[in-house]
Amino acid sequence: MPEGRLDDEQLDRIFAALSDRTRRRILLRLRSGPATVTELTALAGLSQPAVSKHCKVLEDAGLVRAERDAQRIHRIIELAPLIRAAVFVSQFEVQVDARLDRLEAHLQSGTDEETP
Amino acid sequence: MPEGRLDDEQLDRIFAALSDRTRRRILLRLRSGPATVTELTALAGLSQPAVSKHCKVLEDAGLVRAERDAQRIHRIIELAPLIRAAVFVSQFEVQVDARLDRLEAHLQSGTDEETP
DNA sequence: CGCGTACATTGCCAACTGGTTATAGAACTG
DNA sequence: CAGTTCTATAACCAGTTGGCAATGTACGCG
Repeated sequence: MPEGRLDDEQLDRIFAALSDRTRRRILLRLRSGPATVTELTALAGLSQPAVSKHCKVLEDAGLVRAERDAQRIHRIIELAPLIRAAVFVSQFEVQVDARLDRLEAHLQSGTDEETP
Repeated sequence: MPEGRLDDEQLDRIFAALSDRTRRRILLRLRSGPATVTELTALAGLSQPAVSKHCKVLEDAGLVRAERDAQRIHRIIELAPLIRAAVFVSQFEVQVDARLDRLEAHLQSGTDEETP
């Protein structure tokens, strides 16, 4: 069993895909339903091949899938990788909670010492 | 006011920083407290300059800060960018919820039609 | 001061990215 | 079949990335 290597490769691609604003805009657009490359091209203000490339990156990360309808090819958002990303980030939530707890403790102790 | 451009640049750097497994490992290590580059080098199995570079990327993304203690420089995890990342991803939670709602509806309608 | 330790910086390299234009293919339309 | 539309692919280019070895710098200690 190849252990966590695949996990890492997936997260590599997911976060790399999310690290570009054009691709993030595409994903946000796809929240409200499927879209064609032509539509996304208008939205992105880039050349059509550039947008096709971005879609390929998103597909390779599993964030998007393609569905053919005659000449049109619709891109559809895929949520699983986003959940994987959220799960990774949530590994740090304990820290967030701890920080909030400490804040709360400060407030309840009456002393208003700010973290300098 | 430059609007959402800064937001985008920050998210660019945050997600780019998260897109490397070595940097993710470093962050996970830093959950349990500050660490020096020497410690992180042992953990990463890379050269010391490589780890220094990774730390710089993490710092530029705001995910880590440096605190000097004599010769040692401790890296400390910074949660704000992780929260920003989580906020971005959570923009898609509506979809997740909607999917769960649909699943629930399927289950309650008695018909066990799976999404084909 | 001189030495060792901890870390950053530099220079170099191959590989990858993000963009372009030009071209090719697939599917409807007349 | 010829033309149009939608999309993918190819070829190319500049800039970035991630790794290394070598060197430089800052600090503590004898």
